[in-house]
Amino acid sequence: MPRMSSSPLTRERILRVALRMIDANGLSSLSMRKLGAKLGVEGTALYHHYPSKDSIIDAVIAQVMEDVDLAIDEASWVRRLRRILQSQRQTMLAHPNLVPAMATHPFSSMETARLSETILEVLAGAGLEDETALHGYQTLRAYVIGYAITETSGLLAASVGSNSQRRLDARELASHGLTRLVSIIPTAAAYDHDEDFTRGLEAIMTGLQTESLRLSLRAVRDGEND
Amino acid sequence: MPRMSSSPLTRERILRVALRMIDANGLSSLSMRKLGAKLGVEGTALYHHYPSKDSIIDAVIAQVMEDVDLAIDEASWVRRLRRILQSQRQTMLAHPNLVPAMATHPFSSMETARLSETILEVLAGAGLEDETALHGYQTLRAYVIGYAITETSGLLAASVGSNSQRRLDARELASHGLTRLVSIIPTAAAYDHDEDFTRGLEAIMTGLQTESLRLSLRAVRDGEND
DNA sequence: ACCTGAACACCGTTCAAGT
DNA sequence: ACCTGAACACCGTTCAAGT
Repeated sequence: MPRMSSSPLTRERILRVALRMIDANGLSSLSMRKLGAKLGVEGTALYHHYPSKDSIIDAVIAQVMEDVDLAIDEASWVRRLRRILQSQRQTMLAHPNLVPAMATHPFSSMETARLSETILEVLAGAGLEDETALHGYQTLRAYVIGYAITETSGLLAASVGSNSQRRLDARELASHGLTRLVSIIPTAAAYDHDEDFTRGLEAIMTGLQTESLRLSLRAVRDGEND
Repeated sequence: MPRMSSSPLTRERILRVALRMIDANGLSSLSMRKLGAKLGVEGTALYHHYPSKDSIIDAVIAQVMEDVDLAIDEASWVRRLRRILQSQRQTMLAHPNLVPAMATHPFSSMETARLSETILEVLAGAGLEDETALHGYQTLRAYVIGYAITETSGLLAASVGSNSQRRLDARELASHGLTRLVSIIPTAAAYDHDEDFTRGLEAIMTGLQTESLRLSLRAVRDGEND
């Protein structure tokens, strides 16, 4: 008698179904027992393929991060970074329920590390010293991750809460005198996040370039005094 | 016979002990039963003061956010924003185990909303239109939250993992050819995050100012053509 | 080698009963 | 009004036993 409707249990199949569950009903809906059930197996059977639930989540994240396009050929480092980080953003937004976990499990796999490596490579290729490159990397990473988090946690849509969390509405805000917040709600509701994200990215990179120029200039001046 | 060692159960006392538990052993160590035990009471007694565990966490976050100093008087809006956001950063870092929850529970209380209101106020006071102000707000917020998340999740300290998560070490990175990451580890280990955060903030605000100037200039030019 | 069944030590939450 | 006790419907994880 063959197995019901399921192929044999493999790591790939486990990750695929786990991701589907997370995408559909949130990270908190993933339990070993339910994941096992969806795979036609007891929850405890999963421990023969992964040592823990956390390791499954890490593996799901690693698999998703493979979707980030790192092989981007652009003339300038600014354009290359912009496209890599846009790809990271799209990858994260494709799985909104996974975003908080992605933000807090930074170096749990080689896939996420490869993304960092590439960004550092681009910055180094632009001629930045170790410390400046690390600074730029950290600034950009904070922005991308922070943007994804605030967007998927529904920061802007203050009164259009689609998430499970209760959210403040315009009346409540107004009754506490938070008038700016109230008046900005329509603007926020009609917001193009893709464009805003890119604008912010440009602002940051402009700032980084300016800062880099200041450092170079200072170095040249100090050289003159020697 | 008086109660053992405990004053009567109040919302304040519940929040105080809950925060202590989170600070000491992480958010995941907080359970209704354990929190009740620390308060000298059954876990179920807490439901007479808060409707759910989530509402307790929201209330803890709201209480912590009150530590952010919003009453800052500075001449320029850039300086004012810098000090407000530095205060937000310090407040978040004072409770590292709460940072992910703070990042994902954005508008769960008036306290967090008041911070947003103040930032929008400063940006509006600087003469920015609604849309530009919202853009600046979103950019800055993403940076502050993203920075706090990556820092407390141990992004930079790739090989100095103090957290529970297993982290990639230099040998593993090197064996996968991630040489930039390996070579930057010493720089990252000796990093002054406070200074780096402020530098990134300056870079962003420089970028925002430049962007704002471009917009004004375009508006003036368009006006000439009328 | 891979999976099951039972067990252990937990969870959040509800609700009747006590005081 | 506030708390307890018991119960319900879950958890992650371990491990002997089956095949």
